[in-house]
Amino acid sequence: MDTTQRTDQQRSADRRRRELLEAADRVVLRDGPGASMNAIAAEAGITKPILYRHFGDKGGLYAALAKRHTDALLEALRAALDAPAERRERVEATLDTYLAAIEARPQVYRFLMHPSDGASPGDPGFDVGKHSAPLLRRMGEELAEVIEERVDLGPDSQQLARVWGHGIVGMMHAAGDWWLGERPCSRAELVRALADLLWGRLAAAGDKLGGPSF
Amino acid sequence: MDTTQRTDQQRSADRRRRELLEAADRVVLRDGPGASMNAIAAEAGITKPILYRHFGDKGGLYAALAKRHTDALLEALRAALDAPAERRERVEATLDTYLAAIEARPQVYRFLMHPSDGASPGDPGFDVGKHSAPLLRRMGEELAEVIEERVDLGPDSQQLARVWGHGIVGMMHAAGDWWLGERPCSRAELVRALADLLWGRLAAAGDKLGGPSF
DNA sequence: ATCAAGTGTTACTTGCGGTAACGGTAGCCT
DNA sequence: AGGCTACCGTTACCGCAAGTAACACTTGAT
Repeated sequence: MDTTQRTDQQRSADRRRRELLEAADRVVLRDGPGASMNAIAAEAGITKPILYRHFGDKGGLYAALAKRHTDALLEALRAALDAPAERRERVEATLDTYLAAIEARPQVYRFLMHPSDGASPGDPGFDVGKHSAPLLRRMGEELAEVIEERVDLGPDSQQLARVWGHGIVGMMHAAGDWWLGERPCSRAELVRALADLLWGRLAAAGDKLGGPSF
Repeated sequence: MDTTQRTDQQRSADRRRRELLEAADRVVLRDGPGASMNAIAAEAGITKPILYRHFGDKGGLYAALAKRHTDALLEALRAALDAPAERRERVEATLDTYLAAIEARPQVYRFLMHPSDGASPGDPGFDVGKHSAPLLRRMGEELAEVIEERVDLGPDSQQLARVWGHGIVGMMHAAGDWWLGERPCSRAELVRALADLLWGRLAAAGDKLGGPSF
């Protein structure tokens, strides 16, 4: 029959696709995101045009590759987030799940988040994109300094200030990025929402220089 | 004399460098980060090798370009952060400064933060790097949903939840990225620090499903 | 005049993404 | 059988961009 035949072929194609993705995974995790289509094809034991027949272009392949990993990560996060427990516990579990994931497979993480960092520095590969991280890092460090010198955080203040510096900068960055794309509200509203989010322990801590507010 | 001569030439070289950077700026802001060295050279009225003599390679040029903008932005942020005012005011001013900057010059922002987004979609340009944004966005949206359905935020809850969702995800992302690179503390410590940072308004707000708090 | 050094050029190499055109091989039809 | 279709796979190529080598022109010091 037509349908069974088609199904057979589709199945075979899907299996092939999965094999190719696994090969691509190996190469990308070994050579970094700068891996060439030729290398991936070689790892899979075939040649380039087949990759293109399956995935259209490099973006398609990488998107398929990314989807596998992001889906897995998102599922784990959802589980942690939906667990029946106190809110703070859930939040900590979710944070820990995410951090454990990036800790366990840093290569995957780098592929998903920093696609421009090549692996072999000898290669004349791309290095476009080495700019965002420096900016975020610098902002985080500067903010950490300001926090540490102007806010009384008790013991471990330095560690805490650095974590918060980078965390707050990341919050600002991600929220700003999303806001810039969707423009869901005015700038003032966004600022207020973010400041409100921030106004917890940070607001309760007293100033180091000024009078204690508690 | 040797020194004056050198100084003269160095000055001239520096002026040239600045001119080239301005030309590169124009091109990159017009054509996106996928701009070719040829295009930049053409805009500057010269040819490729000169660019390479001045900046070494494309990464060098882009780094110099990025430095200009990041320095300017960081200075503005420092000013807002060091202003003599209440802490919350300073925080809001800093957030607003950052957001105003990315709002005023989104092209610069996109160059600094999303170097892989090409400008002309007709070009067979790079699209590697379209993966990080989707993951962050998806995480932000999912978290927003969870927040909105499980936390009582009063009016404007939807807007607030989305801002917080993306903000918190960004915080987690940036802190995790920094932590993964420097390993300044254990995972548990990081989780606790971030949860502490978060525990402000979020902790004070009552559950939607549970009993209303005050 | 000559030498040195910086500015600029053309013309090339290398490597990658992407494609066209061709060669096998399996199953189905009459 | 023989032929049709459809898929898997190949080699060989195009276009384009990064980066470089080698050569030419001004300019000022000696």
